[in-house]
Amino acid sequence: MQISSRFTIALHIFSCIDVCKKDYKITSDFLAGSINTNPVIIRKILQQLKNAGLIIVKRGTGGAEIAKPLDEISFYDVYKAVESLEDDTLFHFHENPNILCPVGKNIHFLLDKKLQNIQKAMEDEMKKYTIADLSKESKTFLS
Amino acid sequence: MQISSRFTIALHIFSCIDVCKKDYKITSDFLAGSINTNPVIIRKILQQLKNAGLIIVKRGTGGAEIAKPLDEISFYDVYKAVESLEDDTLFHFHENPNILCPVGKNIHFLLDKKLQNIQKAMEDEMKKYTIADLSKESKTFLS
DNA sequence: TCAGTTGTAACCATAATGGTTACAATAAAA
DNA sequence: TTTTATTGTAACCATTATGGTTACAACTGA
Repeated sequence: MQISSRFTIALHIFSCIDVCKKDYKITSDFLAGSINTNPVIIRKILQQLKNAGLIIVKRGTGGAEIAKPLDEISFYDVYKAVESLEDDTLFHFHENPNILCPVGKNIHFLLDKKLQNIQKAMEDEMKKYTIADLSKESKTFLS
Repeated sequence: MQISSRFTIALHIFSCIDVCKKDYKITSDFLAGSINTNPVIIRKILQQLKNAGLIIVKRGTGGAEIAKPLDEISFYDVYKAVESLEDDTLFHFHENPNILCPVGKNIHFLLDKKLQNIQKAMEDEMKKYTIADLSKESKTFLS
């Protein structure tokens, strides 16, 4: 199963706010226009980013802004905010291996550390990239 | 979204065959007993592993065996066999960013390489572990 | 022929995703 | 104060994936 598009949408949102904030008020409608989806989808993701302390959303008057310095928001932070995993584990382990079988009894012992390492490798790579990188590259590309 | 339990079930299957093949005929019923699920689930996964050239399944007479030396079957091979991803991409990119928006036009350019690196970090870690590792560790644990 | 097994179709329930409509709550501007 | 724009959220919906189950034809060796 793929990681949901909420992640790339969230990164798109940050990029949009960063690039467009001088010229436009960043509403869910505005973002939905750039991302090409429904404003309610955007609002739900904005809520997740707000709950993670990454975004400030103003009710009534409207408009979203980024809550922290761009280099303090990593892809990992965004991923964690929008993609909630059962027990924080990337791998869904089959529920009840038969403990009467020597393999079933020990399969968790055999696999858990390795699965953790695999998940950690992915998350560590995610921590290498920040919204500041997107901002910088976006600017060099647009100039 | 988590990676499906087919992956840990498949690893469990390899371990089971390796440990139990001297004492038992490895049928889908036998495996289902150790994994604690339905034999049809096992047969479907065995088909995926067979299609990937990792397992030999005998029809009629029954029984599964491992098709290659254990150190030539990595976690990555198993993952690829049972977890099919759209376009082989771990991340589901939102479909149609608005190319009239400068951000929407460039978001793929900004993200694709980074997303690839993240996916690659996970897959490279998966390549570090083989069924042979499970076999070795299983034996030291059982002795 | 018989018994045991695989391969596969046809279902089912549940959950997640992405989308949509609707509307109350809010806050600023007129 | 009223109006306007916007958010927050509930309530749906269609589609898909997962994990499970029953059923049965096809196969193979005894």
